[in-house]
Amino acid sequence: MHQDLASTALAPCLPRKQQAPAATCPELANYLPLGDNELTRLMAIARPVPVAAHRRLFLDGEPADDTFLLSSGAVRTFRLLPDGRRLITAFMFEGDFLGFTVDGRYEFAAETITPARLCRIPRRRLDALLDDCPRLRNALLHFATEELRLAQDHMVLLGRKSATEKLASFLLHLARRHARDGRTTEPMQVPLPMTRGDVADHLGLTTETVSRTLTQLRATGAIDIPSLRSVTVLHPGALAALADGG
Amino acid sequence: MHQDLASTALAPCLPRKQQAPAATCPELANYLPLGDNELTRLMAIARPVPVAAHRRLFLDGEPADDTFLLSSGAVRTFRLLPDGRRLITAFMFEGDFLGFTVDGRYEFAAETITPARLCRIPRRRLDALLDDCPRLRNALLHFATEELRLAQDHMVLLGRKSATEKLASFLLHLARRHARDGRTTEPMQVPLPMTRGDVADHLGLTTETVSRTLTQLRATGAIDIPSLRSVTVLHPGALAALADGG
DNA sequence: CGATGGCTTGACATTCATCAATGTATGTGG
DNA sequence: CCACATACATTGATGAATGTCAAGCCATCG
Repeated sequence: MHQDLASTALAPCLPRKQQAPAATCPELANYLPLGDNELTRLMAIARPVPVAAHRRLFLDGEPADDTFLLSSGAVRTFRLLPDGRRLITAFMFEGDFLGFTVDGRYEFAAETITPARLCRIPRRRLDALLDDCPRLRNALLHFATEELRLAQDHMVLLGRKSATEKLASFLLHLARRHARDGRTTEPMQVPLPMTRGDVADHLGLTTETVSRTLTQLRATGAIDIPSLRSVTVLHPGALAALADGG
Repeated sequence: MHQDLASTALAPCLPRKQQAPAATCPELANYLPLGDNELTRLMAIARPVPVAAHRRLFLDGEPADDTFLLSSGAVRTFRLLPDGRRLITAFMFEGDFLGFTVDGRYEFAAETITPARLCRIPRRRLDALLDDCPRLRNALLHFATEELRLAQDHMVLLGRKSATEKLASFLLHLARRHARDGRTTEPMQVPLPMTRGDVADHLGLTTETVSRTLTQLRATGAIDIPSLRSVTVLHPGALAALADGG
């Protein structure tokens, strides 16, 4: 079902020398607090990669040859158990770094959910650049730290929250993230690019429970569900109260 | 119940200038692959802190003024929900770094489980040292990365494993960790410094379920439980098979 | 030696998973 | 453009895993 990315979306990028002006990733500037010089050097090694929906970017355990900046679209990162059970460790959106590792192997698999644009940064070159670019190093360290913080939050969610609390927390998280990136509509309409099954595999539930719990949340008036792929947060306060059993 | 550390164990360290030869942390050398020069500089800012059992080291959200290296004993790191539910994000042992953060606030709370010895490293001085000590920076980055990898593993455990799988995974993890640090006995006897309640709060279960599941595991012959605070892994293969439903 | 906290075991309750049927959106080929 | 196929979503009925409540046991520590 899932084609390997290397043979499809990434392939067109490999023969870089043929196109006279190599494509660049100007959007890097939007996500990294860097000086002109550092940005120029980073852009020199980054290449834009458009990827279709539902394509695998990499698998966990593979050599981590590239780091990616996601500049549009949504990605899921996950781990599988031998029998196929899946846990989606995170959903990634515009501005997130993906696949940055220090020990040379990806720690999770990643697939696009929607069509996406990525900036692909070869690891060897990035490492070299990091050596004398403290601000970039710092920026990546901040991303890694944030990732760890989110992982801690999520462990609490997975280990100690009820289905309702899980959904409320998740929707709030999505809403905040969406507000952070883009525009804040009132009432806040939040896109849900992932399926109910994806949500279930992120929250440690089943599709059915996600569906039922969303229906219940709608019944409380905290949210509305105008379409399958979006949720309107009508009452953030109520949702926040539900999110940790307050 | 839990006294604040600052008023007790840490206090003797604060007036550093009074003791003629300031105490040092020679054990840092055991855990960090550093050159003599870097090690000397790190030891110059690190101070040993003995801490009794069941003392709080810090709370999540507090200013992260110190980073610690745990040189003996066991520590639990955790988060609390407003109503008191607890999730223990990790157990820390000899050689683990604790409280290293980039944004100035601790991301979780930490308490000793047993009496412990810590090397306390003031954050401001550590940051300064990191700026021109790439190997130390690299070592800390590796620790942070490892922490993230463990967090991913644990999310899979919390979200997708049964009680039996959780306990089997946990015991294997402890056994491997113990083998890595210290000596490997045959059959492998693994200390369990934490209570059943701690284990439950780490695995997203209740004390009762932990107790029952351990009894079941013993019945399978995979482990023995010679005392409340230790487990003997009789059949690592069987335990590994149980750990992910293989 | 008694008290306290931790552990185990049992009976029962509850949440959520499972199984099953139906409904709905999406995309494709005729 | 429509009809169909497919994947996804919802809803209901049922069951299993685990939580809750309760009692008693055991170990440790003053």
